[in-house]
Amino acid sequence: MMTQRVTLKTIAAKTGFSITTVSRGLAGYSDVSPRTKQIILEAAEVLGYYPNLTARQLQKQSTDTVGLILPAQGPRFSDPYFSAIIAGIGDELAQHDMDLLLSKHPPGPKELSAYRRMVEGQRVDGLIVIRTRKQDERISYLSSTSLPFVVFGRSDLDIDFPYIDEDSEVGFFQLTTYLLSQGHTRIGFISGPDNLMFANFRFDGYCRALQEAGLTCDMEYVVRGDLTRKGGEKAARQLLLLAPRPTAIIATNDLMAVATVSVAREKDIKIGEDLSVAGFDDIPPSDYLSLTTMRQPTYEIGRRLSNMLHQLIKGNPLEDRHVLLKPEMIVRNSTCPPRSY
Amino acid sequence: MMTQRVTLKTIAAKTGFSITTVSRGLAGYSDVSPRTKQIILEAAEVLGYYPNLTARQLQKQSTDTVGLILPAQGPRFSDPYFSAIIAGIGDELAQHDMDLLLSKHPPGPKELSAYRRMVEGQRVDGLIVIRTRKQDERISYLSSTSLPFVVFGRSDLDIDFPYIDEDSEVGFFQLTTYLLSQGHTRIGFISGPDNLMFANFRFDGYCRALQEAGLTCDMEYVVRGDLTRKGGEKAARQLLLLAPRPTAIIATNDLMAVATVSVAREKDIKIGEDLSVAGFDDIPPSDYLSLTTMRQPTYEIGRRLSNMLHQLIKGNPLEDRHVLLKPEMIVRNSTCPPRSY
DNA sequence: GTGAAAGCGCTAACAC
DNA sequence: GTGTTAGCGCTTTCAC
Repeated sequence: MMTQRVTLKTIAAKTGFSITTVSRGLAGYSDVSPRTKQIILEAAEVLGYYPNLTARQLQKQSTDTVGLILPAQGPRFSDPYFSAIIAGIGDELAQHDMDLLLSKHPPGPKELSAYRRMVEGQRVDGLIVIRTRKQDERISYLSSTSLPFVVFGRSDLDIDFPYIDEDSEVGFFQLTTYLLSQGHTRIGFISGPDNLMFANFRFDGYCRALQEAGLTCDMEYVVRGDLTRKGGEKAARQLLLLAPRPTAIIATNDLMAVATVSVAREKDIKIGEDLSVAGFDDIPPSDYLSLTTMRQPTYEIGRRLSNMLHQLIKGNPLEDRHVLLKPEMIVRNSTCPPRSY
Repeated sequence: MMTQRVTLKTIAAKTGFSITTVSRGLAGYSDVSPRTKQIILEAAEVLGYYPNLTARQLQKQSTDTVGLILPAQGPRFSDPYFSAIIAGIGDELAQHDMDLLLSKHPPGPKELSAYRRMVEGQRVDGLIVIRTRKQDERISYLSSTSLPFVVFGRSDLDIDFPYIDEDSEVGFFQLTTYLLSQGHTRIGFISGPDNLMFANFRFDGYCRALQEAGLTCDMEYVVRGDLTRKGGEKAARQLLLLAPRPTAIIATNDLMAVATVSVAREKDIKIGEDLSVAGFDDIPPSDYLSLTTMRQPTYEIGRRLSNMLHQLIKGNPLEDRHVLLKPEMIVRNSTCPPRSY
């Protein structure tokens, strides 16, 4: 607090020019004489001037900042999903000299206030919404405002908004079909929270594959999980108690698939021999564990979301307002034909 | 853009009171008559007023925002470290109604501009610095400022600043001593980037344990890694080519230890039988792989850092300006006495 | 070319 | 109790 902050005023006082001229000189306007500009720039340099971004924001009515509210609970993020997407978003924003304003709130009323705070408090120029839910109130709220936003995931709301999504339904259809083709007929499924859009898509894909193969989706073989490792373990235990036991288990995400592997090991059930296991996401541990999965390029999606949002903020038209990506099937050693086959 | 923004002015116009009175009514000052206050609150409610936070920031000269610049490269964060710390910071800040302004810049000149931007652009009330380096310019820069900051990690600079750190030296001393006590004498070490403070501490702990056991730190058994999985694999391969082969390998972080496990498996070297492997961090995959490691409570450290920073910002004295935590050794199945023992 | 003046939306001394 | 005035630091008409 010793040294007074250096503002335009300071430079103006020192150089004898007006605040206006200083501002223009610094901004590089052409209507400032080269000499004046020179003097101003030097003074700014010497004094160590740096513009107050808040003041500029207030004046310009824009913040060069994008908001992201992580819908996560508890100490750990439920999976590497969040860090990958933050990395993608962060890298892309850096390219455009924009910042990321981040909050973390579990779904609920406080979450929506966090959105209101960012939007109505005019703290950001746009928002990124991730992990869509059924009847997602974040989307209905945001679409009621005029603030640009982009979404990772689709919605069941009758609202049009720009999004990128992975075609989870097709992904799990493909994966299930693959297992069926290997001869599996009892394929257990660990589902995700019912309110998450992607969890439903994934389940739908699984069901459709069974049906198209002439099988029915036996709900005994479908157990609820919560996307966490613990939840996955519980679900896996339950599935492995069934008689006849499933010969394959598909989990809504890799984290639960990984959990299934642990549980199976514990019970001395050999993965990729006695039991096939597959997931979705292709998180790093899946590679170590040689887990068959559907790859989702989360980092790239983060980049792309940022980019879309940046276009929207600049007022540019979007090339693709709705992007639906095809996940890639990664077959590893955790899947094989069933024992009896 | 249809509807004009609702500001204090709007409410003032509608209610007939002055902007000042409206401001005070909304702020709950006691010198506003109950009736007036009532009218103002109702009008604000009806109009859907929300204060412009930028304007408030400019006036109050504070932002209720904390900055964090992730020193990460590339698409993936090098490990779950970043997401855990963001989670911790985010949760704690939410408690104090503060936001997190996040950037991601690999170490380098652009990184420091990002700091300058936040500090001198007065975008934040304080900063959190993570993953300290030798002669860390971020710290010397920040300490030349009057802005509060807290650090995860210590420094070799002759500067006093508030920090939390894990005692990595003691951690690896303990871990190495444990392996020695099991009978290992050829313990390979995968080091981290030389400029990272914690990487050096970890190496020092390893060396000291060897020396106190009367052994010398044979640099042939020390291979440079870069904390990533790929780098870990390369280093592990190199170590496993040595003759005589190390009977145990310690990696500077779990990610590289996990990589070592992969490489060993590939070569049909049985972990926990033919080869002991241990790391540092206790990231989720370590648990799945039953990796012996030193646990570092990254999430809690994030919370604690936020909390310290919040105290500093409020001008409160810090209880502990320097916190040095003892990591906890987690012995799992990846370590055992050497074969020949 | 340069400066005066207004205004972004808010808060806070200071009158009355 | 309430309003007037000033000011946070910046940009931007609009005169001269």
